[in-house]
Amino acid sequence: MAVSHQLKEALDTLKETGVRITPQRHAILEYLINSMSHPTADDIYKALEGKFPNMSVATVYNNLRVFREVGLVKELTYGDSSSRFDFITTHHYHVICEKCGKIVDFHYPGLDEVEQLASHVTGFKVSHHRMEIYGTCPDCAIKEAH
Amino acid sequence: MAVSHQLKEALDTLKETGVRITPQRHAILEYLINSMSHPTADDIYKALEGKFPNMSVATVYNNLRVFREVGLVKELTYGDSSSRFDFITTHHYHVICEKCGKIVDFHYPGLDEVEQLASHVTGFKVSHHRMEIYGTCPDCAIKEAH
DNA sequence: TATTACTTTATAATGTTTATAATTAGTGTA
DNA sequence: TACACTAATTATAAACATTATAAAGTAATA
Repeated sequence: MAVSHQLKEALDTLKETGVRITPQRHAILEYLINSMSHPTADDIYKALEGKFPNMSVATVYNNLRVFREVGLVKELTYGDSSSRFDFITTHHYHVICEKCGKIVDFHYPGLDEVEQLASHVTGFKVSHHRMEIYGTCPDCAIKEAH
Repeated sequence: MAVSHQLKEALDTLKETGVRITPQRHAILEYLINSMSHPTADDIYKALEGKFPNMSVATVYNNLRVFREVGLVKELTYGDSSSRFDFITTHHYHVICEKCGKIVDFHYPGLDEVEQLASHVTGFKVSHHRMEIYGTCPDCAIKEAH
Protein backbone atom coordinates (compact mmCIF):
# COMPACT_ATOMS: atom_id res chain seq x y z
CA MET A 1 0.00 0.00 0.00
CA ALA A 2 0.89 3.65 -0.31
CA VAL A 3 2.03 4.06 3.25
CA SER A 4 4.75 1.43 3.19
CA HIS A 5 5.86 2.88 -0.11
CA GLN A 6 6.27 6.27 1.52
CA LEU A 7 8.28 4.68 4.28
CA LYS A 8 10.55 2.92 1.82
CA GLU A 9 11.10 6.16 -0.05
CA ALA A 10 11.90 7.95 3.16
CA LEU A 11 14.40 5.28 4.14
CA ASP A 12 15.99 5.61 0.72
CA THR A 13 16.33 9.33 1.25
CA LEU A 14 18.11 8.70 4.54
CA LYS A 15 20.46 6.22 2.87
CA GLU A 16 21.28 8.65 0.10
CA THR A 17 22.00 11.41 2.57
CA GLY A 18 24.24 9.16 4.63
CA VAL A 19 21.98 9.12 7.66
CA ARG A 20 22.06 5.82 9.50
CA ILE A 21 18.83 3.94 9.77
CA THR A 22 18.47 2.92 13.36
CA PRO A 23 15.50 1.03 14.81
CA GLN A 24 14.45 4.22 16.59
CA ARG A 25 14.55 6.27 13.41
CA HIS A 26 12.66 3.60 11.55
CA ALA A 27 9.97 3.58 14.21
CA ILE A 28 9.66 7.36 14.40
CA LEU A 29 9.33 7.65 10.65
CA GLU A 30 6.82 4.82 10.55
CA TYR A 31 4.76 6.45 13.24
CA LEU A 32 4.84 9.82 11.50
CA ILE A 33 3.68 8.30 8.23
CA ASN A 34 1.00 6.06 9.71
CA SER A 35 -0.45 8.55 12.14
CA MET A 36 -2.72 10.76 10.15
CA SER A 37 -2.44 13.32 12.92
CA HIS A 38 0.32 15.83 13.46
CA PRO A 39 2.00 14.60 16.61
CA THR A 40 4.18 16.47 19.06
CA ALA A 41 7.57 15.09 20.03
CA ASP A 42 6.01 13.89 23.24
CA ASP A 43 3.20 12.12 21.37
CA ILE A 44 5.80 10.18 19.44
CA TYR A 45 7.81 9.45 22.55
CA LYS A 46 4.74 8.08 24.33
CA ALA A 47 3.58 6.10 21.33
CA LEU A 48 6.90 4.29 21.04
CA GLU A 49 7.33 3.69 24.75
CA GLY A 50 6.07 0.13 24.40
CA LYS A 51 8.46 -0.77 21.61
CA PHE A 52 11.44 1.12 23.05
CA PRO A 53 11.17 1.28 26.82
CA ASN A 54 14.61 2.82 27.12
CA MET A 55 14.33 5.40 24.40
CA SER A 56 15.22 8.94 25.46
CA VAL A 57 13.17 12.01 24.61
CA ALA A 58 16.39 13.48 23.29
CA THR A 59 16.44 10.75 20.66
CA VAL A 60 13.01 11.80 19.44
CA TYR A 61 14.03 15.45 19.25
CA ASN A 62 17.39 14.68 17.67
CA ASN A 63 15.86 12.56 14.96
CA LEU A 64 13.03 14.93 14.24
CA ARG A 65 15.69 17.57 13.69
CA VAL A 66 17.60 15.21 11.40
CA PHE A 67 14.46 14.44 9.44
CA ARG A 68 13.70 18.12 9.13
CA GLU A 69 17.19 18.90 7.90
CA VAL A 70 16.93 16.15 5.31
CA GLY A 71 13.56 17.49 4.22
CA LEU A 72 11.40 14.54 5.24
CA VAL A 73 9.55 16.33 7.99
CA LYS A 74 8.12 19.75 8.57
CA GLU A 75 7.96 21.40 11.97
CA LEU A 76 4.75 23.26 12.67
CA THR A 77 4.72 25.99 15.29
CA TYR A 78 1.34 27.23 16.31
CA GLY A 79 0.38 29.22 19.32
CA ASP A 80 0.40 26.34 21.76
CA SER A 81 3.36 25.24 23.76
CA SER A 82 4.85 22.47 21.67
CA SER A 83 5.79 21.99 18.05
CA ARG A 84 4.02 19.50 15.87
CA PHE A 85 5.66 17.40 13.20
CA ASP A 86 4.32 16.53 9.81
CA PHE A 87 5.65 14.03 7.32
CA ILE A 88 6.01 15.91 4.06
CA THR A 89 4.01 14.51 1.19
CA THR A 90 2.69 17.03 -1.27
CA HIS A 91 2.29 20.75 -0.89
CA HIS A 92 -0.64 21.45 1.34
CA TYR A 93 -1.85 23.77 4.06
CA HIS A 94 -3.47 23.07 7.41
CA VAL A 95 -6.89 23.93 8.74
CA ILE A 96 -6.86 24.01 12.54
CA CYS A 97 -9.81 23.76 14.89
CA GLU A 98 -9.59 26.42 17.58
CA LYS A 99 -11.78 24.41 19.93
CA CYS A 100 -10.22 20.94 19.94
CA GLY A 101 -6.94 21.48 18.12
CA LYS A 102 -7.68 19.05 15.31
CA ILE A 103 -5.56 19.62 12.20
CA VAL A 104 -6.89 18.80 8.75
CA ASP A 105 -4.85 18.88 5.56
CA PHE A 106 -6.01 21.23 2.87
CA HIS A 107 -4.65 21.09 -0.64
CA TYR A 108 -4.30 24.34 -2.51
CA PRO A 109 -2.03 25.53 -5.29
CA GLY A 110 0.95 27.49 -4.01
CA LEU A 111 0.43 31.19 -3.56
CA ASP A 112 3.10 32.23 -6.01
CA GLU A 113 1.75 35.72 -6.63
CA VAL A 114 1.92 36.52 -2.96
CA GLU A 115 5.56 35.56 -2.84
CA GLN A 116 6.31 37.56 -5.93
CA LEU A 117 4.59 40.67 -4.64
CA ALA A 118 6.26 40.37 -1.28
CA SER A 119 9.62 40.05 -2.96
CA HIS A 120 8.94 43.09 -5.11
CA VAL A 121 7.72 45.30 -2.28
CA THR A 122 10.23 44.38 0.41
CA GLY A 123 13.29 43.52 -1.64
CA PHE A 124 13.55 40.14 0.06
CA LYS A 125 14.78 37.09 -1.78
CA VAL A 126 11.74 34.96 -0.94
CA SER A 127 12.26 31.26 -0.29
CA HIS A 128 8.88 30.04 0.88
CA HIS A 129 5.79 30.87 2.90
CA ARG A 130 3.49 29.31 5.39
CA MET A 131 -0.23 29.68 5.90
CA GLU A 132 -2.71 28.22 8.30
CA ILE A 133 -6.45 28.55 8.41
CA TYR A 134 -8.29 28.64 11.72
CA GLY A 135 -11.88 27.88 12.55
CA THR A 136 -14.26 25.41 14.15
CA CYS A 137 -14.44 21.82 12.97
CA PRO A 138 -17.82 20.22 12.24
CA ASP A 139 -17.71 18.10 15.42
CA CYS A 140 -17.16 21.09 17.66
CA ALA A 141 -19.71 23.13 15.75
CA ILE A 142 -22.33 20.49 16.54
CA LYS A 143 -21.34 20.39 20.20
CA GLU A 144 -21.61 24.16 20.34
CA ALA A 145 -25.10 24.18 18.90
CA HIS A 146 -26.49 22.25 21.87
CA MET B 1 0.84 62.52 15.41
CA ALA B 2 -0.55 59.19 14.36
CA VAL B 3 1.26 57.19 17.01
CA SER B 4 -0.13 59.03 19.99
CA HIS B 5 -3.52 58.81 18.36
CA GLN B 6 -3.18 55.04 18.20
CA LEU B 7 -2.21 54.99 21.84
CA LYS B 8 -5.20 57.08 22.83
CA GLU B 9 -7.50 54.80 20.88
CA ALA B 10 -5.97 51.76 22.54
CA LEU B 11 -6.47 53.29 25.98
CA ASP B 12 -10.08 54.01 25.10
CA THR B 13 -10.53 50.38 24.14
CA LEU B 14 -9.19 49.34 27.52
CA LYS B 15 -11.54 51.72 29.29
CA GLU B 16 -14.53 50.45 27.36
CA THR B 17 -13.64 46.87 28.16
CA GLY B 18 -13.23 47.63 31.83
CA VAL B 19 -9.51 46.98 31.90
CA ARG B 20 -7.66 49.21 34.34
CA ILE B 21 -5.07 51.51 32.95
CA THR B 22 -1.95 51.14 35.03
CA PRO B 23 1.37 52.86 34.39
CA GLN B 24 2.83 49.50 33.36
CA ARG B 25 0.07 48.86 30.85
CA HIS B 26 0.42 52.33 29.49
CA ALA B 27 4.14 51.86 29.03
CA ILE B 28 3.85 48.43 27.42
CA LEU B 29 1.27 49.67 24.96
CA GLU B 30 3.33 52.75 24.19
CA TYR B 31 6.38 50.64 23.59
CA LEU B 32 4.50 48.26 21.32
CA ILE B 33 3.14 51.11 19.25
CA ASN B 34 6.35 53.08 19.01
CA SER B 35 8.69 50.21 18.34
CA MET B 36 8.38 49.40 14.70
CA SER B 37 9.78 45.97 15.47
CA HIS B 38 7.91 42.94 16.78
CA PRO B 39 9.30 42.51 20.26
CA THR B 40 9.32 39.44 22.48
CA ALA B 41 8.01 39.66 26.03
CA ASP B 42 11.60 39.83 27.18
CA ASP B 43 12.41 42.66 24.79
CA ILE B 44 9.62 44.67 26.35
CA TYR B 45 10.68 43.74 29.84
CA LYS B 46 14.24 44.89 29.17
CA ALA B 47 13.15 48.05 27.40
CA LEU B 48 11.05 49.18 30.37
CA GLU B 49 13.58 48.20 33.01
CA GLY B 50 14.76 51.79 33.30
CA LYS B 51 11.30 53.21 33.84
CA PHE B 52 10.04 50.38 36.06
CA PRO B 53 12.96 48.85 37.94
CA ASN B 54 10.64 46.67 39.98
CA MET B 55 8.40 45.43 37.22
CA SER B 56 8.00 41.67 37.06
CA VAL B 57 8.21 39.60 33.89
CA ALA B 58 4.86 38.19 34.88
CA THR B 59 3.37 41.64 34.49
CA VAL B 60 4.56 41.81 30.92
CA TYR B 61 3.14 38.40 30.12
CA ASN B 62 -0.11 39.05 31.95
CA ASN B 63 -0.71 42.29 30.15
CA LEU B 64 0.23 40.98 26.75
CA ARG B 65 -2.38 38.31 27.31
CA VAL B 66 -4.93 40.94 28.35
CA PHE B 67 -4.15 43.01 25.28
CA ARG B 68 -4.50 39.97 23.10
CA GLU B 69 -7.84 39.05 24.62
CA VAL B 70 -9.10 42.56 24.08
CA GLY B 71 -7.90 42.47 20.49
CA LEU B 72 -5.22 45.12 20.67
CA VAL B 73 -2.28 42.84 20.17
CA LYS B 74 -1.50 39.80 18.07
CA GLU B 75 0.80 37.04 19.23
CA LEU B 76 3.13 35.70 16.58
CA THR B 77 4.58 32.23 16.97
CA TYR B 78 7.33 31.33 14.60
CA GLY B 79 9.80 28.52 14.85
CA ASP B 80 12.07 30.19 17.37
CA SER B 81 11.80 29.88 21.09
CA SER B 82 9.75 32.89 22.04
CA SER B 83 6.56 34.55 20.89
CA ARG B 84 6.58 37.98 19.35
CA PHE B 85 3.91 40.60 19.86
CA ASP B 86 2.48 42.96 17.33
CA PHE B 87 0.20 45.91 17.88
CA ILE B 88 -2.73 45.44 15.53
CA THR B 89 -3.24 48.20 13.02
CA THR B 90 -4.51 47.17 9.64
CA HIS B 91 -4.57 43.75 8.06
CA HIS B 92 -1.11 42.81 6.94
CA TYR B 93 1.26 39.88 6.69
CA HIS B 94 4.89 39.50 7.69
CA VAL B 95 7.98 38.84 5.64
CA ILE B 96 10.69 37.27 7.79
CA CYS B 97 14.41 37.13 7.11
CA GLU B 98 15.72 33.63 7.75
CA LYS B 99 19.25 34.93 8.31
CA CYS B 100 18.82 37.76 10.79
CA GLY B 101 15.21 37.39 11.91
CA LYS B 102 14.12 40.82 10.75
CA ILE B 103 10.35 41.12 10.28
CA VAL B 104 8.87 43.46 7.68
CA ASP B 105 5.20 44.26 7.32
CA PHE B 106 3.63 43.42 4.01
CA HIS B 107 0.19 44.64 3.04
CA TYR B 108 -1.95 42.37 0.94
CA PRO B 109 -5.68 41.99 0.51
CA GLY B 110 -7.10 39.18 2.62
CA LEU B 111 -7.08 35.78 1.04
CA ASP B 112 -10.82 35.32 1.15
CA GLU B 113 -11.00 32.65 -1.55
CA VAL B 114 -8.61 30.46 0.37
CA GLU B 115 -10.78 30.64 3.43
CA GLN B 116 -13.90 29.91 1.44
CA LEU B 117 -12.37 26.93 -0.29
CA ALA B 118 -11.01 25.57 2.96
CA SER B 119 -14.41 25.94 4.55
CA HIS B 120 -16.07 24.17 1.65
CA VAL B 121 -13.63 21.27 1.52
CA THR B 122 -13.18 20.60 5.22
CA GLY B 123 -16.55 21.65 6.60
CA PHE B 124 -14.87 23.97 9.07
CA LYS B 125 -16.47 27.22 10.10
CA VAL B 126 -13.43 29.35 9.23
CA SER B 127 -12.63 32.34 11.42
CA HIS B 128 -9.30 33.59 10.13
CA HIS B 129 -5.96 32.58 8.72
CA ARG B 130 -2.32 33.42 9.08
CA MET B 131 0.45 33.57 6.55
CA GLU B 132 4.12 34.38 6.70
CA ILE B 133 6.62 34.73 3.94
CA TYR B 134 10.24 33.67 4.46
CA GLY B 135 13.35 34.70 2.66
CA THR B 136 16.53 36.74 2.82
CA CYS B 137 16.44 40.48 3.44
CA PRO B 138 18.46 42.84 1.21
CA ASP B 139 21.06 43.46 3.93
CA CYS B 140 21.77 39.79 4.44
CA ALA B 141 21.75 39.16 0.71
CA ILE B 142 24.55 41.72 0.31
CA LYS B 143 26.54 40.20 3.15
CA GLU B 144 26.17 36.80 1.55
CA ALA B 145 27.46 38.03 -1.79
CA HIS B 146 30.89 38.84 -0.31
C1' DT C 1 39.53 -7.27 14.29
C1' DA C 2 40.56 -2.56 15.26
C1' DT C 3 39.41 1.94 14.47
C1' DT C 4 36.46 5.53 13.67
C1' DA C 5 32.45 8.11 13.57
C1' DC C 6 27.83 8.28 14.60
C1' DT C 7 23.68 7.27 17.92
C1' DT C 8 21.52 6.52 21.90
C1' DT C 9 20.85 7.06 26.57
C1' DA C 10 20.57 9.39 30.97
C1' DT C 11 20.85 13.44 33.01
C1' DA C 12 21.36 18.12 33.72
C1' DA C 13 20.71 22.68 32.10
C1' DT C 14 18.38 26.29 29.66
C1' DG C 15 14.82 29.31 28.53
C1' DT C 16 10.10 30.62 28.12
C1' DT C 17 5.86 30.90 30.15
C1' DT C 18 2.48 30.18 33.88
C1' DA C 19 0.84 29.68 38.80
C1' DT C 20 0.73 31.25 43.54
C1' DA C 21 0.35 34.16 47.45
C1' DA C 22 1.19 38.47 49.50
C1' DT C 23 1.31 43.30 48.77
C1' DT C 24 0.05 47.36 46.37
C1' DA C 25 -2.65 50.43 43.74
C1' DG C 26 -6.92 51.93 40.67
C1' DT C 27 -11.71 52.99 40.56
C1' DG C 28 -16.41 54.08 41.84
C1' DT C 29 -19.18 55.84 45.50
C1' DA C 30 -20.43 58.33 49.67
C1' DT D 1 -11.51 63.63 49.44
C1' DA D 2 -11.62 59.29 51.83
C1' DC D 3 -13.25 54.43 51.89
C1' DA D 4 -13.92 50.10 50.43
C1' DC D 5 -13.74 46.89 46.91
C1' DT D 6 -11.56 44.66 43.41
C1' DA D 7 -8.01 44.07 40.27
C1' DA D 8 -3.03 44.37 39.25
C1' DT D 9 1.70 43.96 40.49
C1' DT D 10 5.47 41.84 42.51
C1' DA D 11 8.51 38.14 43.86
C1' DT D 12 9.04 33.65 43.67
C1' DA D 13 8.49 29.07 42.49
C1' DA D 14 6.91 25.76 39.34
C1' DA D 15 5.91 23.75 34.91
C1' DC D 16 7.02 22.73 30.49
C1' DA D 17 9.41 22.03 26.14
C1' DT D 18 13.69 21.77 24.26
C1' DT D 19 18.76 21.52 24.04
C1' DA D 20 23.46 20.36 25.73
C1' DT D 21 26.65 17.11 27.70
C1' DA D 22 29.11 13.06 28.57
C1' DA D 23 29.30 8.23 28.75
C1' DA D 24 28.12 3.92 26.68
C1' DG D 25 26.68 1.50 22.74
C1' DT D 26 26.39 0.41 17.83
C1' DA D 27 27.24 0.39 12.94
C1' DA D 28 30.59 1.00 9.07
C1' DT D 29 35.02 0.62 7.20
C1' DA D 30 39.57 -0.78 6.34
